Amino acid sequence: MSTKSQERLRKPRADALRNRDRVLEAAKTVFSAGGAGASLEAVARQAGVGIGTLYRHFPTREDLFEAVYRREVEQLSELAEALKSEPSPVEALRHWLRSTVQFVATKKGMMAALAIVMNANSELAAYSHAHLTASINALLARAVEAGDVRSDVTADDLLRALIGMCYMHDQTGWQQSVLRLLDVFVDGLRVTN
Amino acid sequence: MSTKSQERLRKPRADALRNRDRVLEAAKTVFSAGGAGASLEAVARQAGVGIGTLYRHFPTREDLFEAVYRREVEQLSELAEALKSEPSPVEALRHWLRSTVQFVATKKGMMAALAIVMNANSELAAYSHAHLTASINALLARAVEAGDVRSDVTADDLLRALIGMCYMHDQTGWQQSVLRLLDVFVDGLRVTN
DNA sequence: CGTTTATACGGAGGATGCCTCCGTTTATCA
DNA sequence: TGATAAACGGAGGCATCCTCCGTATAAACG
Repeated sequence: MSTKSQERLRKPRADALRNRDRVLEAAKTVFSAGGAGASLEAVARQAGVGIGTLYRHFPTREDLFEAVYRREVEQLSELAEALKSEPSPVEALRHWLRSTVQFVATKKGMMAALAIVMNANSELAAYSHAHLTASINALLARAVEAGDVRSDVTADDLLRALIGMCYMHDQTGWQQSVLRLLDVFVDGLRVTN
Repeated sequence: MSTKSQERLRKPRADALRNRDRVLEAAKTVFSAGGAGASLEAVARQAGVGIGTLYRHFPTREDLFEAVYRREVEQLSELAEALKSEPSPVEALRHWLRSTVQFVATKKGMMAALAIVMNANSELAAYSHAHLTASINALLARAVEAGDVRSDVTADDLLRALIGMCYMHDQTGWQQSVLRLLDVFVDGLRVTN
């Protein structure tokens, strides 16, 4: 019981937080470059920590994938928040959508692994869906209130469209194509009177 | 030059063909059960061949994935061909679509790996797209000619719809859902006058 | 047929990666 | 500042990867 009371009080060690973040950053780099099967020891090396540290924070490869993914989803949320200060609501939306495409593009080799994790952990799917929908909603609502875009398109619609577009992942030059389609799409969202 | 002239003439050894097929069959089984990361030596064991034989036929894990996938696409083509003798064109189409869903369902763990291979090898994407489109087209054309289904839906549309449906791979019970949607879809294809 | 020869086979073994375990180090708290 | 819980690094045991080569055998040829 003495241990129990301390569990709550003691704050996590600073080096633990720092190392956790270093590993996540390294994982993003290494997996993006070498694909989902890249060596975890390479990740530890890149992060400048021991292999034991990596495994303590992320017991399985999937745990690491998941954490990297969550981190990026949160970064997209933060970007949406930051874009509230962008003068033009429409450009803010466009900017965010483009960033999302880049986000997908970076993870060439990771998408596959993420699909596995998503399958195994539907809570993660719900989590990311909620975050992304909320981000889009904030951006969309502002644009609608400003009278810049039509009001009959929901955040869910937009997310679905985005995912669908990014799914044509095979053709070469897909990224350019999606960016073009996004531009057309955003233009189409505008009220034209 | 003597070797060069023989390269063309000599036919492949029978045991080589047999073993290649055994490995593919084993790979299908093992990967379906154990996911894309399953041990290649387990595949060799299951196939009843040496590990060296496996590697000679398929130098990389991706080569093996690709070959398994190609084989299954071809089997879907053959199924489409066989279904030409099914009395009702609409039921033939429905049957084929349902088989495709099952095909996807079997490969839970493989889809991820396939996504990687598809990315790396766009020829494979073109190959499978062509085969699948052709299969659908044959089935669809027969149904249209029989006057059973509307004529303003292309094979490409149908394939896209199919892929999109199967992409909701996360929710539990997706398979039942897709099968239900397919039924609705096929019913919708019927001419109603 | 029997011989020759290209081709395929199996599996040993070195290299690499996975993951656990534990002695050492360090941040927190009294 | 000392005690101690928490985190660290990396050695080492085990599994898998993949290459290499001696052996076996199917096809070709006389």
